[in-house]
Amino acid sequence: MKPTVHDIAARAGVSLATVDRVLNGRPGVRAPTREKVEAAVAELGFVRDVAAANLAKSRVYTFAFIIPANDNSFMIGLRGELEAVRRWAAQDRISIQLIDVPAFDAEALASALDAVRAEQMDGVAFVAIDHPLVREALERLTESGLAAVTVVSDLMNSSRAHYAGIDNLAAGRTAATLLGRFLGRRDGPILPVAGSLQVQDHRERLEGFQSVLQDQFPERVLLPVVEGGDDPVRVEALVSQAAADHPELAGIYSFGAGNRGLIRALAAFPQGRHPVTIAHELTSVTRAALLAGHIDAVLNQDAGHEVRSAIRVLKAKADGAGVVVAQERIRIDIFLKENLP
Amino acid sequence: MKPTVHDIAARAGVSLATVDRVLNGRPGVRAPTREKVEAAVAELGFVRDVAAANLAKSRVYTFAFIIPANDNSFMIGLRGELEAVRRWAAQDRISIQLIDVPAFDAEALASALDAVRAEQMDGVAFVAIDHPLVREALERLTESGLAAVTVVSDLMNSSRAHYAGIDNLAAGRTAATLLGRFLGRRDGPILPVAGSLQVQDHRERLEGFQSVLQDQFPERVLLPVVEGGDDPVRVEALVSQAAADHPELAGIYSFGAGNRGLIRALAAFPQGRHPVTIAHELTSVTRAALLAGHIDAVLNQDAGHEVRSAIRVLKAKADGAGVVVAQERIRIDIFLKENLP
DNA sequence: GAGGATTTGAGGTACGTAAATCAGAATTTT
DNA sequence: AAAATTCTGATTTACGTACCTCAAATCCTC
Repeated sequence: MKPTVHDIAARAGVSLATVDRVLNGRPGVRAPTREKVEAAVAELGFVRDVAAANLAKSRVYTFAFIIPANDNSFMIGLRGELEAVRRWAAQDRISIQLIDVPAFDAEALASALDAVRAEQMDGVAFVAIDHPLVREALERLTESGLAAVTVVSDLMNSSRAHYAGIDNLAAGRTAATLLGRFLGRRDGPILPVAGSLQVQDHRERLEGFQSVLQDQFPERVLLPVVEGGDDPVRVEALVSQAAADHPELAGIYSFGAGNRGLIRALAAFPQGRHPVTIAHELTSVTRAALLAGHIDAVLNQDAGHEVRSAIRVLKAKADGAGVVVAQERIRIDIFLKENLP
Repeated sequence: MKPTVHDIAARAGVSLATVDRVLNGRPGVRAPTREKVEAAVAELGFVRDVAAANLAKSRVYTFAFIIPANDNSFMIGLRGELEAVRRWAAQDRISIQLIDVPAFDAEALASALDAVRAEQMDGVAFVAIDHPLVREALERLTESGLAAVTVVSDLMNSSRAHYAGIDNLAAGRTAATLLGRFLGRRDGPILPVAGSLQVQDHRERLEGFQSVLQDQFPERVLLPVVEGGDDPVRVEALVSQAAADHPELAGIYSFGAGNRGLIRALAAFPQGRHPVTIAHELTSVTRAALLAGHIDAVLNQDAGHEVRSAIRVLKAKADGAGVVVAQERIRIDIFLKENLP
C-alpha cells in the first residue's frame, strides 16, 4: 500500500542504509546516488511515517511557553488552557514547559528567550513585546534553528514562524462598526478605554476603531482615549468621571482588561440610559455583564484555540511538515447575549 | 520515563502476555490476575502509546462521510474541506470515504447508513435528516459498535456520539438581535427568507429569530416567511415581490441558501435604501455582497472546522480516548465587512 | 488424585523507521 | 600502483505495542 523505506531502497537499487542517509540528510552519499534515491521517493510518493519515526527515535518534542505573569482573567484563562492542553499533548510525546516572566518587561522576556535557546528545545511560543532586546533575542533563537511562534501579541517583520492571535486592527474596526450601528441615531460621544497605549495590541485596536469611525460615522464625537492600566479600580474611576463630564455619553469601547471596573461604572447608569458598550475578551465578568445587558457585545480571541494552534504549528515545524492554514487562523469572535457558548 | 507494558508486567508480577490479554480484553485471565494488572496500570498511570499500537496493528481508521448531493456553495465548500482534510488525515492512517446521497432523501440516507454498517468501518459522519427511517438506521449502526457523528444538521435524542454543527436556534436569535439593533428606529417590516421549512435547521433558525424579535423588538412587523427552496431564481423572485408589496421593507433575514438571487434582488434597491440584510454562510457570493455593502452581516458555520472536528471525534471514539470539549464546539461566526478572514 | 480444562509464562515476529557497526567497493590522492 | 579516503551495502538492534505459538503451571470436577 503506502510505500516504505524498503520500497524506496528496492526502487532506487540501493540499500536501506543509503536511503536512510539520504532521508535524514546524513553525509556519505555521492550526488548521483542521492538523486537516485530522491527520484524513487518522488516516483513512489513516499512520505515518512512520522509516528514510526518518532517511535524509533524515542523522540519527545519539547516546547516552551513564555507567558507574562499577568493576573487578568484572560491570562489566567490562557494558563488554564495551556494546562489542559498539556495533558492532552503528552499523549503525542509533546512536553510543554511553562515559563513565567514579569509582565511588560522586555528585558526579562529577552533573557527568557535566551535561556530557552541554551536549553536546546524544539520550539518556543511567547507573548511578544515589541522591543529591540526581544527582537534580537528572537533572531538569535531562530538562527540556532529553533521554531518560534508568537501568541496573542505579534512581532511583525521578525523571524517568528507564525502568529497565533487576532488581527487587532480588524478587531478595532469591527468594534467601531458594531458600536456605530448599534447606536443608530442616538446622539452622544464615544469613550475609548485602553489598558495602556504602550501595548502594541491596544494601539492597533484604537487605530482600527478610529479609522472606521471617521470613515463611516464622521459626525460621531470620539472622546480622548483613557488608559485604565488593566486595573479595575482605575477603569471604574475613569469611566465614572467620563460619565459625569459627558452626561450624553452614548458609547464605550473598552479594549483593555480590568472590565470588572467598567461593569461597576456601567451599573451606576440609570436603567435604559447606559451607553452602548463593547468590550474585549469573554471572561466570567464580561459574560455575566453580557447576560445582564450591561454590555452589548464582546470581541473575543479564543485562548484555547491560540494555544492549540501554537503547538500544532511548532510540531509541524519540528517535523518539517505543513499546516492547515485555515485551521490556524484565529478568528475575532463576536459574542452577543444570544450566541454565548 | 513513561511506563510501558513491560513496566506493568513487572509491577503486577505477571508476564507480558498476560498484560496484553488484559489490556486488549482477550480471554484467558482469571479475575484476580486481571485485577493485579489493572491495579498496576492505575498505579503507574500507564497510557497505551496509540502510535506504537497502531503501528503494530497496521491499523487504518476507515471513516465514511455521507454528504447530500446538494450543489449550493456551502455544500460545495464542505466537500472541498473534506477533500483537503483527506490528504492531511492520510498521514494519520485515516482513510475517509465520501458517500453521496440525494438531498432531502431520508430513505436514501437510511440505506447509505445501512451500507456503511455492512462494510464494518470505524465510524460515520453524516448530515442528518430527522426521519424515522434515518433514526432506525442510526440505531442499528451504533448497536453494531460503530461511532456516528452528525454534521451540520443534528438528530437529537439519538445515539449519535457527537454533533459537529451550530446551534441553529441560537443562530436565529443572534440574527434577530443584530437585525433589530442595526435597524434602530428605522421603520418597516422584516422579511424572513427560508430555504425550506421542511428542513429542521431552517425551522430552528426561524423559531429563534421570531422569539427574540417578539421579545426585544415587539413593535417590529415580521412578514410571513417565504421559502426559496435554496434556489437563486426563486429567491430573487420572492424578495423582489416582497419589495414591491412592501416599499418600506426594512430588513431581511435569509437563512437558507440561494443567496445569489437575494443579492441580485438587493442590488435593485435604490442606493442607501436597501433593507438591512443578514444571511447565512460565508461563500464567495456573500463575501462579495458584504464587501459591496449589499449585506450587513453573515452568520457562518466553519465547514472546515466541522469536518475536522467530526474526524477528531470519530478517531477519539475509535481509540476509546477523550476529546477536548471546547475544541469541538462549533461557533456561530458573525462576519461583518470589517472582520472578514 | 487423575483427568481435563483453563490460565499463565516465555519467547518470538511484526509494524516502519532510526541509527549504529563493519566490511567491502569505489574513488581519489600520492 | 599503492595508499588513503570516501562511499555503499548488509546486518543488527531498538522504539512500544499487538498477536501468535507452545509449553508449563494451576485450576476444577468427579
